[in-house]
This record gives sequence, structure tokens and C-alpha cells, in this order.
Amino acid sequence: MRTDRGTAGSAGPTRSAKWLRRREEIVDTSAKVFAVHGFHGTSTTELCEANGLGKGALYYYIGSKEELLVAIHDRVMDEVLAGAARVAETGGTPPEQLAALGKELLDVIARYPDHVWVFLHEFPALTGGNAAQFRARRHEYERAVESVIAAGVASGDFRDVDPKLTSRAWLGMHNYTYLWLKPSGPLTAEQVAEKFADVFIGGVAK
Amino acid sequence: MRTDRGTAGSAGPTRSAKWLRRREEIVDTSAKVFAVHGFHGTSTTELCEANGLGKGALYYYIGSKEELLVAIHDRVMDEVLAGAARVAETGGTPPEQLAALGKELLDVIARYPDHVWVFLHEFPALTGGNAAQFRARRHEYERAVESVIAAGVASGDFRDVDPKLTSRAWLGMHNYTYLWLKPSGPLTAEQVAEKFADVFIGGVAK
DNA sequence: GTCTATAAAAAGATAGAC
DNA sequence: GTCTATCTTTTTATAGAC
Repeated sequence: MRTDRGTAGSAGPTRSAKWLRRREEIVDTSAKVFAVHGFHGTSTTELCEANGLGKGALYYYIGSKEELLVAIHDRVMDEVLAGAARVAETGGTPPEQLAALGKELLDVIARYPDHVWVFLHEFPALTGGNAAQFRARRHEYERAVESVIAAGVASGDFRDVDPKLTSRAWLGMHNYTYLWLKPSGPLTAEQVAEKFADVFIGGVAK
Repeated sequence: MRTDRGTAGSAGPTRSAKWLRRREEIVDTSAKVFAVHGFHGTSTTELCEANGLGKGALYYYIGSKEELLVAIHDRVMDEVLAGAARVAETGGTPPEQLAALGKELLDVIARYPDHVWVFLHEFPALTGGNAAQFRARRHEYERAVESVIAAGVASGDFRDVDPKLTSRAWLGMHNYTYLWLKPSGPLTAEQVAEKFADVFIGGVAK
């Protein structure tokens, strides 16, 4: 499930476990800086300072600044899609699945606040194939949400709402928590997800 | 209600109506470019091309690139706060007021898609006093939404929900439409607002 | 008002020593 | 692996002609 583009995929040279670990650290630290100053607003010099490295050392781990952005996006999409897969595997009624999707999504947002911030703000900075691959994965997730809502309409659990429009409402409500949801609380991701499910599922219920 | 910082406020020189009109045009055109490439991702050279001006001419209308960003944020906040003021003036029950707030907000998002995109993505690029003033106005609006929800709880129209958390859910659902709501449709802002009100108000109703 | 030319600083990325 | 020095390009902004 985890993507490997730009790390140790079959295209590039094989790297040591130590190199891979250090690279992960660099990605996570850089996400924090990008979340504050933005992708284009962050210089490679700033990245070097944040990571405690010189230019040469930084570029020993990355091929370009954009590669960091790709890794951050992949991290988020890996986690989000894994959550959706767990929900699909567990099954349950459409209302149960929608509630479970909310819990999984807010869990990712709370665990990776910086990565998610970057993901939601800087995706237009991805270029070429990187942008295309990201769009495809984001679309895949959004379609999964839409499907659960459509299933709820079909089962009679939900009113006859428009699945696309309603999934967009649901996504907005949940994604927007990136602005204030923190792992430190006061509310946990699970508590927020439950309150959101009360409102949203109550609002679409027959 | 309209702010004047950086245009023809009492601090700077008085400008002709023609100069002010041209400046507004430049702000609107620049919003379009910022919405695509981001604030830091857009060079002044790009802004010159988009506006059909040379460097010298562009800087005849603006003091700095950030001044454009301020004007874009002010445009959005002016419109959003004016909408909230209209709702407060009209009055009505809390559910009616919340529905009216949704209509007003989506109307702004549909009429100023580029400005709103910039507003939601690039507000961290504002510096110093510009950032502080923006945060205050955004906060003022969010408190207005929160108050209507608190009033609904007090009146018994809504369940005993947490006004802060619930206002955040509402804001997310509505603000997130910036990604897909267009003046060209297929759905109008008003139609979307009605569907959203059905879900949200139904979900918090007693 | 708008232009061209240019200043002065900062950007992303690389080279080569250690 | 990490450093310093540097290359090349691009950046924001200004000067001064017209």
C-alpha cells in the first residue's frame, strides 16, 4: 500500500535502512516547515537549518524540493486510503461505515497535522506526473465516500440525497478540522468524529 | 464597511478614480493568478504579464506584492461580514438565520472563487499587522456563526450541541465548497446552500 | 502612466574537498 | 555523509527615460 516513488523504488539505487530512516525524518521535519511558511515560501536553506544539515547533505537524501512535497502527499494518502480499506473490509450498514470513515479520517488529521496541512494547501505545487498521481488517489478516496452515501440511499437508511453533493459536504466538514484538530486535544479525534457523525448522519437519515 | 488600507486611506496620497479603478482590476486579475500558482509561487513578472503591464507600471499601482494579497483578503472579508450583518439585521429564528448565513457565504464563494481560493490558501503569507487584522476579522465572522448556533440551543430549536465545535463543522462544510462551487453551475450557490441547510439543520434539530 | 534596464538579494541545485 | 564554496537562474523592487 505504501508508495515508494522517489525513495528506493525499482527505478533508483537501493538505499540502506539508515538512509531511509533519515530520509523519513527529513520528510517529517520539512512538513512542519512547509506547514508554516508554505512550499514556495520555504527555501532549501531553511530546510537545511530545520534538519540540521548543509546543502550537500540535504541533497544527499532528496533529488529536489518537490520530492519532499511528493513524499508528504504520499504519506497522507497512504494513511487515508488504508483507513478507507479497513472500513470497507469491516463492512456494516452505510451509516456505520460513514461513521467509521469519519473516525479514520480524523485520526489521520490528528496524527499528521503538518502533513495534512501541506496536503490541503500545497497540492497545486505538484507538477506533471506527481500532480496526476495525487489527483487520482484523492479522487479514489472521494469516490469511496460517495459510494457509502449512495449505498445508504439505496438501502433506505438515508433520504434521497445527491451522493456527490452530500459527499462533498461530508468531506468539507471533516477535512476542515485540519485548522484546529490537534493530537493534544482538548477533544480527541474520536470524540470529534462521533459528534460529527451525530450531526451528519442525523441530517441525512430518513 | 469597505476597508481602504493600501489604497487611498488617509495615510497615503489621494488617488484619482481612474487610478482606483485600474488598481481594483489589477487586484482581481492577480487573484486569478495567485489562485493557480499560489502567492509565493507567482512572480511579479507573471503578474505584469497577466495585467498587461511592465514592472514600472505595476509598481505605480501597488507598493508591494503583499499589498495585493491584503486587498484580496479584504475583498473577501468585506463581503462575508456584510452578509453576516444583513442576516443579523433581518433576524428570524436561529434555524432561519443559520440557513441565511449559509446562503450568504456560498454566494460570496461563488461570486469570488479566485479571491476565496487565495483567502483560504494564502492567509499564512500575510505578515505583521496585515496578518493580525485579517485574523481578527475572520474570528469576528466565526463568532457570529457560533452565536447563532448558541442561540438555537438556548431557544430549544437545536439539541444541546457544543456551539464552538458545531460552528466549526458548519464552517468546514460551507467553506470547503471553494474547491468546486462555480458561478457557472451546475448548481447555484443558493441551491447548494439549501441542500446543506437541510442536512445540517436537520442534524442539529431537537 | 508606461516603458526598458538594472540593481541587489535570494532562489534551487551542484562540485569537490574531507 | 557532511561540509563549504559556487554556479546559474530568478526574485522583488527601483531608476530614469519617454
